[in-house]
Amino acid sequence: MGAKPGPKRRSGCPVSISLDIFGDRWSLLIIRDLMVRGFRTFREFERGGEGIASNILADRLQRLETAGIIRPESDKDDRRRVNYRLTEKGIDLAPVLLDLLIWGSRHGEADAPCEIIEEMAESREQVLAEVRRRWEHRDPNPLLPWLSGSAEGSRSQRKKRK
Amino acid sequence: MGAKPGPKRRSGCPVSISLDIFGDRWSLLIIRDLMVRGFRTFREFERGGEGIASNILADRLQRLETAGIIRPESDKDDRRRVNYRLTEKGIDLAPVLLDLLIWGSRHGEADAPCEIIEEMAESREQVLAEVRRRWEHRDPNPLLPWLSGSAEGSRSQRKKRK
DNA sequence: AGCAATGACTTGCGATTTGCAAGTCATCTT
DNA sequence: AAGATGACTTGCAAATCGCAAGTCATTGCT
Repeated sequence: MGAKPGPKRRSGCPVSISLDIFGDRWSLLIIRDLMVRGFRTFREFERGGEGIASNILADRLQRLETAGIIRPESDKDDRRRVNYRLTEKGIDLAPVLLDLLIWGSRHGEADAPCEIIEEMAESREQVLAEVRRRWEHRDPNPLLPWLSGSAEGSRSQRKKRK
Repeated sequence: MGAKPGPKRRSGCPVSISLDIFGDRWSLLIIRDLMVRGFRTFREFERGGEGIASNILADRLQRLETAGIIRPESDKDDRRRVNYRLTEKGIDLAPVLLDLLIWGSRHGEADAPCEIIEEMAESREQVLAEVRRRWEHRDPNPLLPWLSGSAEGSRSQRKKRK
């Protein structure tokens, strides 16, 4: 019943604590998918992602849940399905994800449209507010449609308010 | 002799690319130490950190160098010594580090003074500007003295300009 | 000059963690 | 009733990690 010790804390530094929780190659991708791609289920993470193995996925979901970053809720309409959702602690990672996105876009050869991301960088606060708003309203629409595998589905959510 | 392939890229998503480079439990701590603790040498990372093994440290330094995030320069006064420095690509990770710091401070039970970090969160742009300024001027003074093992050494760098 | 110290890494190696592939087991669907 | 689905386990082989110890050029000390 007690929370598992998890990765042992190395120091009291907040950065170190953060990394003890999601300092690996998968956790933040899962959080990204929850935050901006509208993913909810095990299956979606397994397929839509970049090829995470199911055992690793299960492990990461468990860790993130233990850390209080996500919470599973069983679907009422289909009881096989488990819908994962970010907690407030989880949605608070939005700034980190946004900065990773910006950095990766500027410095890695990403095949994502850099201009759009630069726009997001300029209107940082608005983007973050929008992410949070969607989370509060349980809006399942992906914020970054071009990040989703299928580019179709929703358009016209550019928000330029310089 | 050739650069190692490194972790193979999983997708074109900028976030994924970022995590392929420093998505582990140590890389960002090294970058943090370079950025705000004024660390420069292998020895400092090895000791001042939270107990990274020397082989892992060597590996991470190599990876970060290959990724163009840090650059080693041999010390002119002591030729045994190698001084590592962040590249521009590396200093651009400051926003990520700052957000990790803020998140960890708010949500993990860090033993760092939260008020100070909240102040930093409020004056985000100034803090980032200061970090960059110090980097440009090669100012070796730690930005976050309370993060360093010994609390002494430099004071009076609170910058409140609301 | 001679010799111990220092700094930056390697090497060995057992303990974990990853990454497949396959299997389990409750729900749905038809 | 029989076959999908969804969410996970299990079993390993392979890659990493972490710890202790060892290299090997400088440097410092006497």
